[in-house]
Amino acid sequence: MEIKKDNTEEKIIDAATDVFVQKGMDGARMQEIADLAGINKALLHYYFRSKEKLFDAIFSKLVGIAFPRIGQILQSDLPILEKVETVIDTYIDLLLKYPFLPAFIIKEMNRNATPFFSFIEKKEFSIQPILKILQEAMDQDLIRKMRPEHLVVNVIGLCVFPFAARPMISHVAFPGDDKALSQFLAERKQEVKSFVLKGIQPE
Amino acid sequence: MEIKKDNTEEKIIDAATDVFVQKGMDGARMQEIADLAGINKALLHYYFRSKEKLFDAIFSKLVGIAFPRIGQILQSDLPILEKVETVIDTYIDLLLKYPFLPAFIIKEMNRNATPFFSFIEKKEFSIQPILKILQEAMDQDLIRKMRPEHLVVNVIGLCVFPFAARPMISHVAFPGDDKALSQFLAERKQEVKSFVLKGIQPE
DNA sequence: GTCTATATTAGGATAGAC
DNA sequence: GTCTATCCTAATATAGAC
Repeated sequence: MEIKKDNTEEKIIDAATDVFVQKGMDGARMQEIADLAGINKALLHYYFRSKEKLFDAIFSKLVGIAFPRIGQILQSDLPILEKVETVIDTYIDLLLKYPFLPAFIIKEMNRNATPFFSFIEKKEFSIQPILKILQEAMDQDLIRKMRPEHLVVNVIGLCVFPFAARPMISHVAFPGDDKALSQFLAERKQEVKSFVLKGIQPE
Repeated sequence: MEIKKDNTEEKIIDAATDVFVQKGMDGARMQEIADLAGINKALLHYYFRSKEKLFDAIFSKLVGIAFPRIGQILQSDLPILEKVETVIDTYIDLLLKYPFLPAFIIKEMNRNATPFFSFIEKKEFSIQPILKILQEAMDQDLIRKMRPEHLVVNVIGLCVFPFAARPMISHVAFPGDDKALSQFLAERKQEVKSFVLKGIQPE
């Protein structure tokens, strides 16, 4: 029974999160994490036996953030169009808070998909209920008939892509103007909602 | 004046492309590239002085593929909606041919944006003509009025995202069924066109 | 729990023979 | 141009004192 929560572990986790998110598993250095945490390498290995174990801890934490329980919004009793809008608002708010998450997740899932999959399985994350809700809305002609998987991919892609490709967008469209870029990303909430609502309007 | 084109360099480039695309700069190993090319490490350094120089060669080649001269399509005399459709068809065809390109480009531009930027500048790639054409179509009420940057991001995101997030889509929606996944990605051409055309329909 | 010092291996790069 | 052998540094990991 511990009264005083040791916070060295927290410092490590914070530092490791920063470094892994920015550099990825392959590019990250234990030395850099130790420096950022204000400790030395040996202590890192005392808390987490290896770089891989440390990475796994950070990774599963971040996947947990990146895949929130969207199902809860979808299972509310809002009309379908409002559900869609709420999902977009909620998810882009999340991305504005963690703008580096998309590039990190894309990088790591393409490097080594196994831990990613095992996490998804552990969380019992399933796309079936989402597809079912969309299909029902299509059957009732509330939204345009299409393969529901495409709609899911469209919505996530519209939300996520600008964050993943942020350096390119920054350089091509807003060179040297960080404020304009932030503004643009914030506008995505409204923009994606309009675009999707038009895109799913029944014929 | 060389009559017989030496093909060791080609073998190196092919091998390096494979390895870099799959593992990224940080994860790639010179040994693995040498093995795949059927030579040894020393010869790699004979042709390209360093890993970084080899990577730069591969990277700029791949960026060249990933950013084709879309401007030519946009400057044709097709009606605007057909231009948009042609861009989507052309780009998704490209992605079907190089499905690993999106994850690679996203990874590397988030790791070290400098070479990416310098390439873009060298190619005099500019988004301005694209924005102008879209803006004119909006002024003429041929497409819905919106910030043209958002439209560009929407279209690219809809095309690119499913390829970048391919491992996730594969696992969540088509586990163990590579054929269904390929089919799904091929369907994107039609799907993105329908979705975008609806999304840009004037009010 | 935290440190210094060190072991160990991996990986990029070079020397030099052929 | 291509190889074998080797160098050298960087990076993960451990030993052991405090």
